[in-house]
Amino acid sequence: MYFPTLDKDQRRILQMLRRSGPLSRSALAVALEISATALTRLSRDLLALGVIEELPDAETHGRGRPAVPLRLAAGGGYAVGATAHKGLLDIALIDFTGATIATHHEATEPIDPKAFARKVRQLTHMLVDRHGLLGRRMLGIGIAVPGPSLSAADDRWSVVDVLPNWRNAPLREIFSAEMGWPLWIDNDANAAAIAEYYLDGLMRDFSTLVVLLLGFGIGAGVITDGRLVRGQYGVAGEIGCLFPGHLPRPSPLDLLATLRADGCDLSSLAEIDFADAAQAPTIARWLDRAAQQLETVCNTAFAWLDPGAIMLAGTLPPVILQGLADRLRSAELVTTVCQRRPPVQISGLRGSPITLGAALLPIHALSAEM
Amino acid sequence: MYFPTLDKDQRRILQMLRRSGPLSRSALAVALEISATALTRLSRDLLALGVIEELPDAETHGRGRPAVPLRLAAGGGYAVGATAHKGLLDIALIDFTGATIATHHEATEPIDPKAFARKVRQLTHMLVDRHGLLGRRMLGIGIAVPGPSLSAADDRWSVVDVLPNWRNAPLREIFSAEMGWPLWIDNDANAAAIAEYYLDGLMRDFSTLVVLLLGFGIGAGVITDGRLVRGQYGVAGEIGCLFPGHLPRPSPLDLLATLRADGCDLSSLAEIDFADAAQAPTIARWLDRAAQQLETVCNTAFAWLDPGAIMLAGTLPPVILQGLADRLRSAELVTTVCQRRPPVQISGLRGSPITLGAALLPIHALSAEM
DNA sequence: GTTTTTAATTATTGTTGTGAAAATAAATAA
DNA sequence: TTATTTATTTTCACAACAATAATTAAAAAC
Repeated sequence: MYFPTLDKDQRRILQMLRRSGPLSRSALAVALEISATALTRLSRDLLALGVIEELPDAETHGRGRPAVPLRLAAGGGYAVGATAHKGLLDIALIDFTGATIATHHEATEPIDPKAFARKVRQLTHMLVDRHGLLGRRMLGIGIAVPGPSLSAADDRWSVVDVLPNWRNAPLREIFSAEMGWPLWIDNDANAAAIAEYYLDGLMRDFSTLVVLLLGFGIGAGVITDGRLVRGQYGVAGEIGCLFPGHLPRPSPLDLLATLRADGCDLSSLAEIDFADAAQAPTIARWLDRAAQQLETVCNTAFAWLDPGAIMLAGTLPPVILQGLADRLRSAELVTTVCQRRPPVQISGLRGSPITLGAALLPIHALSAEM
Repeated sequence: MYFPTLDKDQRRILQMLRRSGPLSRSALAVALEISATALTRLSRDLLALGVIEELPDAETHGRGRPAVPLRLAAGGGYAVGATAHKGLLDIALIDFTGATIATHHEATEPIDPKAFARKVRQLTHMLVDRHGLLGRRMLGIGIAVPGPSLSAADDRWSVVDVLPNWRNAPLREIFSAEMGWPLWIDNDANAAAIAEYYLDGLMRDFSTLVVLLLGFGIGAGVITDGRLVRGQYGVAGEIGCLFPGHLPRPSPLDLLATLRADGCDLSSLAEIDFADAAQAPTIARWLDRAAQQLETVCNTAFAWLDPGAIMLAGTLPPVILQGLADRLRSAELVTTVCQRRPPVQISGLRGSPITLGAALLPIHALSAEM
C-alpha cells in the first residue's frame, strides 16, 4: 500500500481543507490561486488516492450548477501514535482527518526499546483488527520520546533515564527492524504541539504556536509558520534547563508530592479535587508558586517567538491547568508589546496530546507543505 | 531593468554558492542532486542574468577536463540599505555577492519618513553616480526600522518615538511613492540577523541563529532553518519587554551614562577606552552588571531556539562586546542540555550590521529559498 | 602524438504540468 | 418550457523539464 509523495499544490489543497473545512473545487481554485482546470486534475488524483471525498449533501446557494464541496476523507488512511511513559504504554489510532479511531493505555514493566516496539506492533495489529482497518492504508507510525534528541538526525535520543536502555540507543534502527511501517520519531513536546495545531483548532487562526507540556519534566514544542522549530541541534524548546535543578518544577508529580506533604493522602492525580476543602488551600498555594515559576517561561516565549497562543497541556486535571492559565494571564507579566500579552490558554484536547501528536506525525509529514 | 523571479533550483544554486564559495557545475550537480544537463541549463540562465560568473583562474586537479568554478557575480546587481537612527542617517550600497561598495553616514535633523525617503533617494543617486553603477541592475532597497511592526504585513511600524511622525505611518506607501525601487522594510534586529547570517560566515555552519542587538534599545533577530522568525504578529524577538522598565538596560547610552556618573568626561562612545585606568573599573563593573542582565536573555534564547550561535552586535566597541561575551560564556548559566551552553560570540562585521542587513533584504528575498 | 579521463554541452525524446477555450452539468429564473 | 447562471470537466496546444546518450573540450598519462 504505497503512498505517493504529494506535490506542492496537492499539499496546499489538503492543508486548506484541514484548516477551513469542506470547500468546493471552485472555492479552492480561488483561494489557492490555481486555475479551475488544474484544480480538477489535482482533485481527481486526490480523490483517486482516497484522501479527499465529495460531500454528498451539499445544499445549493442560488442559481447555477451547485458546487460540490470536497473534504478530507477519513478513509484516506490511518496512522498510529505511541508513547512510552514510565510504567505506561499509550497508543492511538487516528484516521486521515485526524479523528481518533481508538486509543489504548496499558501498564507495563519498564521496557527497553525493542520490547516496546514489539508491544506496539502487537497492539497495533490488535486495534487494526478490532476496528476493521485491515486492508486500509497504513500511513505510518509516530513515536513520541520523552527527552531531547541527541542529534539533528532523529536517530538517537537523550531519553529521561526512567526508561531502561533508551538513552542513546539507535531508536530508528530498532523500531524500523521491529515494525515495517514508515516511521517518525519526535520529542513528546513537539508531538503535543502538532496535536494542538491540528486537532485543537489552532491551525485555523494561527501559524505560530507554543505548547508547554507539564509532564514528568517540563518541555515545550514550538511551531512557527506551520513548521516545527527544532533548532540547530534538535533541542529547541528544552525549557527544563531554565529551572534550577535543586527546586521542584511545576509538574503533576510535584503537585502530588506537595499535597502529600500537606497531609492529603492521595495515591494518584485522578483523586485531586479542587472542591475538596482539605486539598483546596494546598492546591491554591501550589498554583501560585507554579504560576510564578512559569511566568518567566511565558514571558520569554512571548518575547522570543510572538506566538498566537501559548497552550498549557499535560496530565494535570483541566481545573489545575485552568488555574495556572488564569494566574498567568492576570499577572503583570512584562512590559507589553503593542498592548499584547502572552496569550495563555489550556489545551481543549480529549486524549493525550502527546500520543495523538505522535499519530499525526505521519499525516503531517505527508500532507503539510514542506 | 527587470529582475525575473528565480525558480527553486536557481535559488538553491545561488545559496549554495553563497554558502560554499565557488563550485564547478559538476560539483553543484552532485551537491544539489540535479542532473548535469539541468545544471547546464540553469547556470546558462544565471550567467545570462549576470548573477553568476565563471572563475577565470581555475587550477586543475588531476587529469581530465578541468572544472570551471562558478561564483556569485558582483555585477549581478546592487542593493541599497538605509537606517534612520536618532540624528543619523546611515546608508550602504552592496553588490550581489554582499560585498560593500560604499557606505555613507550623515548627521540629520530629526526627519519624518517622507523627508527621510527623499534624502535616501538623493544619497542613492549620488553614490550610484560616484561608483559608476548607472545602468547596472538595481535590485531594490531595504529600510531597517527601529521598533517592532504593528502588523504581520510590513506596512506600519511602532517606531521608537525619537523619530517624528514615524510611528504608525504607512511607511511602505510613503517610501514607495518617493523611491520607485522594489522595497523591503524590516525591523533593525532582523536586518542585523540577516547581515550576520550572510556576511559573518554563519550561513556556512548554521541554519539557526540569534542576534542580540544592543542599540538604542535592545532587540533580537532570529533565524531558524534559514528563515527569519517574525511570529504571529511580527514582534518575535522584541526582547526589550523582558527588561523591567525602571532599570537601566545594557545599551551604549547606558554605558556612557554610567561612565559619566563616575566622573569620566566622555562625549561619545568613540572615547571609551578599556586601557584607560580612569575608565577601566567603571567599565568592568558595567560589564558585570550588563552581563548579568543579559544572562536570562541568553539562557532563554538557548532554551527556546537552540541557536548555532548567539551573536552580540551593536554600536558598542568590540572590546566591550567581547567583555560581555566572555562573561556570558563563563557564567554558570543554566542546567546544560547535552553538555551544550549558549554559544555566545561577537559580531565580526565591519560596518553597521543593521544597514548592511537592510541592503541584504532585497538580495535575500530574490535569492533565498522560499 | 595518442589515449585516457573528467567536465560540460547538445540533441533527442518523453514526461509533466499548464491555461484558454469549448463543452457539459445542474441548478434557478422567466 | 427555455434562457441564464454557475460549477466542473474535457480538449488541445504548448511550455518546462528531465534523462539518456552522444558530442565536444581540455587537461594529464603514456
